[in-house]
Amino acid sequence: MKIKELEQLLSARHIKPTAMRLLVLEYLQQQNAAVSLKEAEEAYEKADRITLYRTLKTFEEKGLIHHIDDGSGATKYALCEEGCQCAPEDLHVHFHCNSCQKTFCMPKVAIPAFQLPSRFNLQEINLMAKGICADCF
Amino acid sequence: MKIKELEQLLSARHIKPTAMRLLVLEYLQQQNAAVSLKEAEEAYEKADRITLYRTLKTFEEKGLIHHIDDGSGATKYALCEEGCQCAPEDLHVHFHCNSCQKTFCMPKVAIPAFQLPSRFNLQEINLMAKGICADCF
DNA sequence: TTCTAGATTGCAATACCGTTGCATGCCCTA
DNA sequence: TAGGGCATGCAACGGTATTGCAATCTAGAA
Repeated sequence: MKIKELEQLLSARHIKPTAMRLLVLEYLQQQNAAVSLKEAEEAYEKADRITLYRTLKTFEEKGLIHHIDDGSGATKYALCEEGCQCAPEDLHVHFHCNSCQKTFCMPKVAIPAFQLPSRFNLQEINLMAKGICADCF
Repeated sequence: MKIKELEQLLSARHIKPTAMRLLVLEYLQQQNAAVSLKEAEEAYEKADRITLYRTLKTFEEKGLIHHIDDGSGATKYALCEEGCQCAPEDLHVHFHCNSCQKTFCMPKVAIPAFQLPSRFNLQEINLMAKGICADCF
């Protein structure tokens, strides 16, 4: 993707497009699985761990990416769909492969509705499915 | 609950009933919310943190309790229902209160079915709902 | 009862992840 | 060009999970 397009993606979320951020955004777009801070760090050895951490944090605050807690111990991050506001109705299932340890967004698998007892006020939902992914099957 | 009953619960899961384990089991039964290692530690100051950790780990391996990753950073534990094998069909929703930070099992709220793409093999499911619990509402 | 093997417990130490403070550097604007 | 604000990089810290090893306990055999 051209730099201009990347810059537009950042600007659309009100994120100032710095060199670092463009690199990280490009990297995230190239992934088909969610990435941990450590993975991103290893992909760009030049980059500082903390700066990467803060870059991801900024991206998340601005709604460009969302984090996934897959139980592996390390938080992972993946790009949001265009127009996603991370509201409950935008949420999708995440799948963690117990074989290759990768974590995937399944944007087409919506989280099915369920009924909580009354007086339980729902704000967020997170559905982690685990098993063996298509590549490892 | 009488000690004999506690011992039977442990024996039924092939766990040798030691004094420590009986205490921890009794403690777990008294909770209405899932407990973290830290909370258990504070409840029994005499007990060693690592022993508690390993006790919980043993309980989990034997299917007496299950752990819940509620995103708070600390793993929490709660008793399994009687006869639970922690298979996908045994699974229930967990609710984390963003106000009091407690995490509850909702054994009556089953996780609704959803369709993964073919060749994705499902082994575990974890559905975390977050919001405001009935007590804090 | 005594002995022994194996399991359990307790202490110490470690690894890892997330997070914050502070100083420096860059960019944009007035 | 000078100044303010944001971004970056380095160092340090805190918390949780985890392992190694030695001491202790338990259960079963002799």
